[in-house]
Amino acid sequence: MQRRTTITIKDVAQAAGCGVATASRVLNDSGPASADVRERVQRAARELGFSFSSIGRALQSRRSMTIGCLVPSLANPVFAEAVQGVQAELIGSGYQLLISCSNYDAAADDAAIAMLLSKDTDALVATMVAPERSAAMRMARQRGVATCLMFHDPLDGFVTSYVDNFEAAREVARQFAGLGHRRTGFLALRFSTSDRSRNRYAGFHAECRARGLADPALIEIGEAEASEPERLAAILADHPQLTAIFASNDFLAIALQKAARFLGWRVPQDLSVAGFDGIEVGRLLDVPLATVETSPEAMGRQAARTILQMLQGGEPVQPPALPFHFRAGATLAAPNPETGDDGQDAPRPSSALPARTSAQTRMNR
Amino acid sequence: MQRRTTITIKDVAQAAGCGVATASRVLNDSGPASADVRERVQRAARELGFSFSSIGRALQSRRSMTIGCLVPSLANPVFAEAVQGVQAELIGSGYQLLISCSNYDAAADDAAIAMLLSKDTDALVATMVAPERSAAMRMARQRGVATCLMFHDPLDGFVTSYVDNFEAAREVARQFAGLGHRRTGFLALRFSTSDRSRNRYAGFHAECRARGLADPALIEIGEAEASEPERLAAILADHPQLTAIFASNDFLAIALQKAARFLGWRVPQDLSVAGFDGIEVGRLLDVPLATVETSPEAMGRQAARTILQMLQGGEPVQPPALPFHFRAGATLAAPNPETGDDGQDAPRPSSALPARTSAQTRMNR
DNA sequence: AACCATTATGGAAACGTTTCCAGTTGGAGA
DNA sequence: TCTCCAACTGGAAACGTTTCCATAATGGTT
Repeated sequence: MQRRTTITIKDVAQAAGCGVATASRVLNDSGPASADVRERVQRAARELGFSFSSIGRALQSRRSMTIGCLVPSLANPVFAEAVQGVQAELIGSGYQLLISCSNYDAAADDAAIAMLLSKDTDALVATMVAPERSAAMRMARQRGVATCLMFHDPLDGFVTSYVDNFEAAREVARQFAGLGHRRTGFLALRFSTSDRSRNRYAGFHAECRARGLADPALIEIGEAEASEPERLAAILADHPQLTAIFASNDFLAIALQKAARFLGWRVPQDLSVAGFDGIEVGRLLDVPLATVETSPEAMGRQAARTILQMLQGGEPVQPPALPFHFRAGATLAAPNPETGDDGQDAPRPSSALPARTSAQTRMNR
Repeated sequence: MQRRTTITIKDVAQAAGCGVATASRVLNDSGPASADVRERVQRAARELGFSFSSIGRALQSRRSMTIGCLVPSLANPVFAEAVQGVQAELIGSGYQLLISCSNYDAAADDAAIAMLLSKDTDALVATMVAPERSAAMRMARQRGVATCLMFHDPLDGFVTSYVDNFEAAREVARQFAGLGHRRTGFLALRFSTSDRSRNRYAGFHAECRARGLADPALIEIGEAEASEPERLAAILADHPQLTAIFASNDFLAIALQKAARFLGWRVPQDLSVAGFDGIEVGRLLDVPLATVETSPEAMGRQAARTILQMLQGGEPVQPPALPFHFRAGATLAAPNPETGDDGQDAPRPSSALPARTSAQTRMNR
């Protein structure tokens, strides 16, 4: 906390006995200079411990060499990895990442983008609740700030780094169908009107229909149910006919597994479960989760590359959808003949306590 | 990607028919101005869509309103949550977070700090491999950049936001001892000479000794063993006498659980396991992990508050250690009388295949 | 020997702010 | 009516760069 004396290029020039213009040229190797003065400037800079002020530079070049990054939350490994990917790809480019989190709140979203813009970021990488409705985002575009979304499916006028949620969801339906499931469900967070979730449902629905399965039951739950297995179990108990459920993301899928176990339903014998994202945790479970594996890191990297291209003067170009991969896990099996399709409302086997009752009990407490 | 015309305060002043000094005073409400001109300036700013250039401001005020943040990796939820905490606490302060990851590499560490410093960050929040050996960190201190570490135990001359690793580890030893364990182990990553891990071992060791237990076996493994349960199993098989193992972090503890299962050892009947950190995942396991629960988010918040205080001119003050909490989970039990202490090298029960052999097989393939 | 083309060099402007300071008002008190 | 003070006002400097431009020196041609 001592002396706050900053060494500027002026000091260096003075010490080297030359003008600042010359010092600048030497230090940036951006113009002619005699070997003699070159040497003197280098030495002066070294001895004084000079380093450029990126603020001075930014002011003069009108580039902050800074990229704004907005994600809903870093506590979600999917987004954390994506940011890590962006960050990794930026190394060596001279650009730094300014990050912000919105906590899944559309208003905070917009405010965060505005904040990042006010920091003179040269570009923006963002995952938002509704980018197309963000005033700040419009402002960004108008100002000519390079922008690339992450996770969002292509959206009018925005370049995005993404996986094809619709297609990926179709693959899940195909897997379910292949095992002989007829009555399926789609589990999603209520209010999570994210385009991702919507498109997953759409793809799942479309493929179920194409294969002659019943239209999937849409099960929407709140945060509360998602975090408390017993409460989710109560809801699950209302859908005894389903033999396979596709959860909109892995966390929901894991909660679903717990809920099923709570009801005494075995996964996968009594209920098949699939998730989305392919987070590492799913693998660690005793019954590893079947899921659509994606690479958030790759998504971040692709977004960063796209941005970098724009920053180098390239036109914004929408990169192709990133690949996904269905990971089988162990939560998938053929439907239990005693359940579901056959129309009987027979209790699932091997339940210690009667499922319905247990759920009811919890609900009424 | 169109017009890149920036509206400056000069434009506003001109539109309002006043000098820039006056415009600045009005817009910042930092000095006298007649109601008349005040009105004109406000309107001009609004109509022109003016917003301050934080670069211009930074140059003049010599404050970038930016805080550098370095963590080993965002893919580790512990650090991701900490960053999220820092970020959350910074909201409304006007400071923004510039982040960087080192991937646990000391050289990258140092380079990252240097990079952040070169970006004129007003402060630094960091978790490094070896802060005390970083030249860039010395430079930061010399330059008077406010600095606060995270996760590190107090270190000569650095302020840090942390939990008392030594004390927390003692608690684990106490728990083990309380259940009757005599022969314990400490599992850590080789080369992870982090002060955290070292202090955990020290605390664990000290308390084991204080309680008359055998000195804990130090089991060091490489990245490879940590990520492949079979390979960890091979190592584990060399320690048949241990009845309880304390892993230096939750990921290792989870790997350990898998390895034990691989050997046919039941957790907790045949082996008690405890981890450190209290990551959410541990809860989701079928046998929920016993662990020392900490709050990385709180750590981040505390670091941010500490930094903010310094930034407001306060002297750096070391905050107290953050609380931790031993979460029992289900991976703890009294030692199995058939194993360990009794000196017999009896095979653990209920192993489908002979443990030794199975491990050997894998190792030799 | 006069000239030209390089190559070096440094002063000054510009980037967008804030702040110091000096100057201009207008009104109140003597 | 004169003086004085407070409230306003705007020019200019400063923050640290880069770059434009004009000038100076060097060396090689005619």
